[in-house]
Amino acid sequence: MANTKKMDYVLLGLLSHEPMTGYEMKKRLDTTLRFFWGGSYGSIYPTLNQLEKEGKVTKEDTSSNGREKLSYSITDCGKDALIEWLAKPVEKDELRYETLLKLFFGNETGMEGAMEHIERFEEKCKDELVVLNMFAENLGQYLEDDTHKHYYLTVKFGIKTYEAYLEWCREAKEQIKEWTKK
Amino acid sequence: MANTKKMDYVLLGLLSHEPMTGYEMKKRLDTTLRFFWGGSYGSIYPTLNQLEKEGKVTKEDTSSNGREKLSYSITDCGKDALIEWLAKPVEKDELRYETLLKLFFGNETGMEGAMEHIERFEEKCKDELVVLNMFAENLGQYLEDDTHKHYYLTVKFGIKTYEAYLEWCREAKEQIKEWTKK
DNA sequence: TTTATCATATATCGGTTTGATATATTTGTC
DNA sequence: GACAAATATATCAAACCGATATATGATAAA
Repeated sequence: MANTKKMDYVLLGLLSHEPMTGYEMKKRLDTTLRFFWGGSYGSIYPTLNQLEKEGKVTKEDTSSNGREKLSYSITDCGKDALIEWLAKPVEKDELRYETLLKLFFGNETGMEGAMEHIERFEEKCKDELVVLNMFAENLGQYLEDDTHKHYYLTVKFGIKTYEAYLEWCREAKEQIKEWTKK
Repeated sequence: MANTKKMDYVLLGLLSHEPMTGYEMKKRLDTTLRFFWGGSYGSIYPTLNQLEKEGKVTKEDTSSNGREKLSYSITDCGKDALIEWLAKPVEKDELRYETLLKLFFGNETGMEGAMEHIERFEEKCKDELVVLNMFAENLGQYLEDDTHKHYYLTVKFGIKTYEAYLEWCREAKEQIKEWTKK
């Protein structure tokens, strides 16, 4: 079967925006993409080497003053592979929410435990919403650019979902209070 | 550091409800838990063997008519480990949405590509919502039971989020139409 | 001025998990 | 009776994460 490795396309996608280093890619994954995708050094650097061997990216040594720095760029071949992947239907959208796992098995620790997890989750959601709203505001100025349009849509997705999470938190807390007072 | 392997606690959690086989656990992961957690045979069976060696579960051969069948039960030691984990704060809640990834890098394929992915996503969300609403309706009858209360809260979470996804789909499609007609 | 800390930058390793596959029996259907 | 589907256990390569090692440059505090 064809290449199904996701990290390949994540890195090609980032390089389709602009050339950058592995370190910068990690930063993007930890900031811009963090709401819907992750990635570790342990998969970034080996993948970069593999993509170079396949001719999908080129490596350029842009070190200065002894500070090692390898800048990667996407090739035509790499762009073709990216476009081919983008056109294919999505294989899997996946949630891995430990909070829900602990809530689901929470009958072992009682409703107080559930309540605590919900409250911690609520706080985290509020923080994320602040960040996402800032992103949306900043992006509003650059919406003539196509890349930013796509970015904007994903940020909007994040805002919608975190708002829904907060709504659920309020309702779940209310529900638990009702259950426990009886 | 202590054990951070998630599958241990997923299986212990399932066994805290009732004894079952590895095959049944996989089915639970594919139905009840599928909205917030996954799991494959490749991690279920080895983990089960490891948990038995650690004394956290016991294995009983309940084969009949030559059909192999190994039923697992949780021990007191296993229950302690589960309760300890449940009390700890959540380490990570994670989304891995390929749809958003393809949307984010979609400037390579234009807005038509984005539109297609959103529409496919929308259909999938509608289907999931039907299933979740059925779950919620069925669960309504058993809400005296604590295990079902916790289950109910996670289903409600799913419903809230999928409704938010659908709302986002409508708005994103509207937004794209506005952008492209200009 | 020296020292500590943080940011930049590449790279690897062990352990966890996925996805696919192999094997074998029973049950249900045409 | 033949065939497909469900039940059931198990393994393997490949993918991926989290932590760590290493080293330099910049910045701030002492």
